[in-house]
Amino acid sequence: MRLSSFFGQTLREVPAEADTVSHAMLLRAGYIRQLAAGLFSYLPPAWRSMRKIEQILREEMDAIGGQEMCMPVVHPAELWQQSGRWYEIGDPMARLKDRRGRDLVLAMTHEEVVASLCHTEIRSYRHLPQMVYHMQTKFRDEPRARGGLIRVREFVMKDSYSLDRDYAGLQAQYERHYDAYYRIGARCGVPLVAVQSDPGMMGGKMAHEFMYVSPIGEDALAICEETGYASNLEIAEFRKVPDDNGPPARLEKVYTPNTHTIEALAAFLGISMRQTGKMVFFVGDFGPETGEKLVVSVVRGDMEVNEVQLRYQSGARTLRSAEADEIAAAGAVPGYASPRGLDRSKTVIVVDDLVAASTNLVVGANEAGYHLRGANYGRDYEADLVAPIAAAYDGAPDPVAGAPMTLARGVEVGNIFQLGTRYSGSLGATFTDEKGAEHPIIMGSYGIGVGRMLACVAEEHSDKHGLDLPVSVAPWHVGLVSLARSGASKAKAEGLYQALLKAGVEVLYDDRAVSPGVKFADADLRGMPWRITISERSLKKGGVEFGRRRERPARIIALENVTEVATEAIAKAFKAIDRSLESLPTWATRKPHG
RNA sequence: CGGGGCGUAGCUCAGUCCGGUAGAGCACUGCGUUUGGGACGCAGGGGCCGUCGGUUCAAAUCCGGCCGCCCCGACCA
Repeated sequence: MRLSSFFGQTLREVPAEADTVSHAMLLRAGYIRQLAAGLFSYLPPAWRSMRKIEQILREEMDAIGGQEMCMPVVHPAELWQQSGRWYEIGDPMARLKDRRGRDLVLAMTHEEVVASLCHTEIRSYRHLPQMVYHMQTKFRDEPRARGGLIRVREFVMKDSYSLDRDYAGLQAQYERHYDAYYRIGARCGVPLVAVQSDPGMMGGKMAHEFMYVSPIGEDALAICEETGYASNLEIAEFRKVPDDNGPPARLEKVYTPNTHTIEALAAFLGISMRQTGKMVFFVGDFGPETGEKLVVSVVRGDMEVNEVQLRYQSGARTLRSAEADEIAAAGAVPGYASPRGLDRSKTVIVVDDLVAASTNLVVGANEAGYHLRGANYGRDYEADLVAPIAAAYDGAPDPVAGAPMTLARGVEVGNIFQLGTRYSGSLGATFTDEKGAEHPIIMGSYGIGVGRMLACVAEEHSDKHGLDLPVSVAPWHVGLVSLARSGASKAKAEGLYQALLKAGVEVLYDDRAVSPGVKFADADLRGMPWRITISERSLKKGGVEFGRRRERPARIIALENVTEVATEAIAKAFKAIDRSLESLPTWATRKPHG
């Protein structure tokens, strides 16, 4: 491509809306432009990079037996009504009507369509196992798009779907995806970490998310380097050892004025926050029959509630923080609330297992200005449920060996779900076994966001001058900067460009009539891994300058050797990536709790 | 949906408090001089000041509604 006729500009200044590195750089380098919140145009460089990411995905999916196909973006509502998601998913699902008034949805994902295809294509166990995938635009009306390409509403996603007759087959396909996803991350230059995750809305049993660990990430992760335990904080477990607070003592009411918070209470009584029990109130929706109920959670005073666990354990469909009047309605005094003496008909009390196992905690007395000392679970208060509902914290002992875990943030680049029969069951996707009996197909689904991957590549590979992309993802391998002025030199530059093209080198040729500084700055910004500079000066020295993006001084290479040197450098870089794949984690070699 | 911030030229922003002829830098056009890290001079073009309404002799500026964008939270297949 020649820059003199190129579509798109670089930006000298950082647009006001960008506050992550990847967003700022992709904007400045002329990769993406925003149309509206969460809606982006991908300019030629970005689209070239995304096609390269797609090609990597394609190769890896094909390598584990995938077959690429294409499915519609607009679906009839009936499909989603059958799976139930038409009713379960609210605003994030974009709905529209066609000219006849028929309800349609914009696809958020394609489990339903795959399941419906199975109707006609999978009749027998002989047709299984299968794995199909596609790369397609999906739309999710997110409550809030953010971070440039990190979280958008319309995006291209690689989704694959495995179809098996049994869970052993599903497990095998799941494991193959696990390995493939590590390879995909490495080939794109983005280090990914698999963490256990909440199957959530997908409704399956096992799930992993592939995270790019970065402070810009939206998810919190708990990772133990020592044992390999890695989990989304939402479902992270940790080992709990109760403190020795002595044998159960007498329950006594103590005057504790102005101690609305655990900190104030502990300070007032001269005890540790660990010796207290903390009440956190939520309102849970328990479905049409039961309706809303106050969910009262009790965790140790130094810990926080894990809302995902609480929702799961309590059986609530959704949870939200309770308002003061809702708390009071159940007979609790905010600031001095007690698990004792609540209206049990209006509440669901969930006590963290650590609290239940701890003796002599200080809890509220349900009376302003008073707390109870020596509270013991079972003797002094009861619960509907004792369950692990405390959130893991930085340094918490991991559940495997008690080794300390670190909390980190991560961007979810991909995920793998064991769906089971969630969709095949409701949509009637069945097969017949050897004995003629009908069974629902066992499904798995596996996604990777292509644009989000690009954002992570940009986040990982840039400096203050711009993008510095890996050879596998860069839109062009080489930036050819021509500073030639004379007709003869210009002809040499032109000849070199043609020679590089002919040799299969992807080259962005800066043949514009602008000053050298502009050309260098643009080349740095656009992120090609190598730069070739041709000028009267370089020709006088015997050829052209060749080097890594900002390498100075660059090597002088004779004109006739340039294509060979460039081709070799590129091949070497690809080989280095291939070598790095050998030491990647796999399902087989991963530590047992990864 | 709750909290906060912001909408003025393609981009970054000043002007708004205190109402009175719409500005700068970059970008763009023309000419000339330059030419190895975002050159310089001269001359130009470009704005319904987000939008609707109100107050006023007069509104980018004051008041109200709405819309949009960004950040935090909620939510997140």
